[in-house]
Amino acid sequence: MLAFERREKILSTLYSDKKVFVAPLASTFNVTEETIRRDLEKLEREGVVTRNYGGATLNERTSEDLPYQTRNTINLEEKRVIAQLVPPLIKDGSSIMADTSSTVYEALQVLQQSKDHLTIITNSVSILQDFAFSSFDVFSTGGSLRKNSRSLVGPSAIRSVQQYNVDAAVVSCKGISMTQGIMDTNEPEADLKQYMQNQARQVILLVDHTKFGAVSLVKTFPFEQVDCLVTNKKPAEEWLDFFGQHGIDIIFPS
Amino acid sequence: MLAFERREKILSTLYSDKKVFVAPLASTFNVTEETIRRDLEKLEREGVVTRNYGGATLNERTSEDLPYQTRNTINLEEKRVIAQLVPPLIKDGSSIMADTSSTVYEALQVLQQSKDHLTIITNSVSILQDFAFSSFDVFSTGGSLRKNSRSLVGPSAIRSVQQYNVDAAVVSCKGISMTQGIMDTNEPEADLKQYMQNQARQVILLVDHTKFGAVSLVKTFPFEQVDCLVTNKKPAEEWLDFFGQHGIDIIFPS
DNA sequence: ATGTTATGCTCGCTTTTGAACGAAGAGAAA
DNA sequence: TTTCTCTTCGTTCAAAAGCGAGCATAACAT
Repeated sequence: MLAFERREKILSTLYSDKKVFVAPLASTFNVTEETIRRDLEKLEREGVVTRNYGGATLNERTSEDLPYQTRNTINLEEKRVIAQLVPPLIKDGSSIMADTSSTVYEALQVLQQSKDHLTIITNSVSILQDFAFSSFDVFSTGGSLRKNSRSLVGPSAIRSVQQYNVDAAVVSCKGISMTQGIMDTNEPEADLKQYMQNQARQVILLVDHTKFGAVSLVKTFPFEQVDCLVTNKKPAEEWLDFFGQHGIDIIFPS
Repeated sequence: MLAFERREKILSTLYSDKKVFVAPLASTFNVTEETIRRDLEKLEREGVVTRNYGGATLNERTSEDLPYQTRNTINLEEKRVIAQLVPPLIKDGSSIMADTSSTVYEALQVLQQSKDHLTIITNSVSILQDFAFSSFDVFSTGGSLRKNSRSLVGPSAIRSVQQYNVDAAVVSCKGISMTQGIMDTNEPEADLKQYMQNQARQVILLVDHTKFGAVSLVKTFPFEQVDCLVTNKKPAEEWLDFFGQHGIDIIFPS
């Protein structure tokens, strides 16, 4: 048995048991404990494990092996809380429009584990990239590639969106305000979002608590179009009243 | 046994066992360990394996690593030779259709360094991904995401391609034959390629020497449509005659 | 003929491993 | 808490295996 094989086996033990011990490893591989220690030392240098007295434990997922989107996401915890609330709203086999937001991305990651089959129509390059090997049917809107946000926008994307009628549009935004409505930072994406909303039987808006009352550049679509709003903590009473008046189902962790 | 045969056998061992060892390979092929090491070195340069002390392991596609296209490419050296020949064919400021092939991907990498501004229309997710921060204007065709090749295909992609008229289509294929024409392995991509060719003033075909005489499943478009063919080594005389008869400029390293 | 590629061979360097021994840590006993 | 004992660790040395660079040779292509 070669050194790298042994280290691979140690790693696979680590993945299943989360921890390993020097002495038993030494006897199973018929090498001295010194050798095992050196193996663990190497794995530690690579950042895979943390050594401790008598053995080593697996490092939980470092940010390196997470997908691009998740790596660069701020307020990731809040977004994951929201993502966990989405599956009950979506029926198996549904068709969904998804925008470029990281909250929607995380929601799709959760849906991937809880649904057998979904059809996703998106203008997000990250979703195309990371769900290429999923069980989803994925369609791209096409369009002009908008730098820095890796979204596809423009007239071509809009025409494309209009071809589809879907069960739900799952979208996010940059800010919501009772007087100004639902807002985004840039025109092309806000524009496209409006068309997405238009083609969907049900509109699900995902917004974390930092978006409440935040004002942003461009208005997208009015609250009347929203069927369901998912957020990460219970909003203030006036917001609950406001959503009630507009017939919006509001969902937050109990 | 020829060198490339040996490397192919090593590769097939790798695909079944995930790893190989220097010493046993040397004895089964009756060559020195030096030779095996050089084989593995070459495979490592191509991004197929990772070498370790005493052997090498197959690189698994974790799907999250960045240069997916490049890692997955075999004969990368040949493709890069071809890529180097492309810039003189493209004028600064041109618009280009690019397909999903790894040769075209490499050509775009080279163009990025030698041209100020280009407009790229593509059905490749990898290109969207990796050129999002380039100086190119990138447009996606949209369409249905084809798993495993990460290409966008289908009627929606075709409609989209027909919207554009470009200076050049830069495409590759799986095989060319004097009797069968230009061929590909799958229908959706072959189909789209035909429409790409149709919208371009100039059609540039990139093919490495392994494609000559190779027969594949689906015919794409006839040789009459090709304006320029770029390859990595001088083709046989009969091919040169053949290209001459069809008015195709042939380009290879001098 | 000339250049390129594949291969083998040699030599010095690096990696791996085991063995030995003192240092450091953990847990039980005082 | 302090001390004692046993285990575990780190360091060092030496031997063995693997490796890379350079050179020479043969086959092949141009």
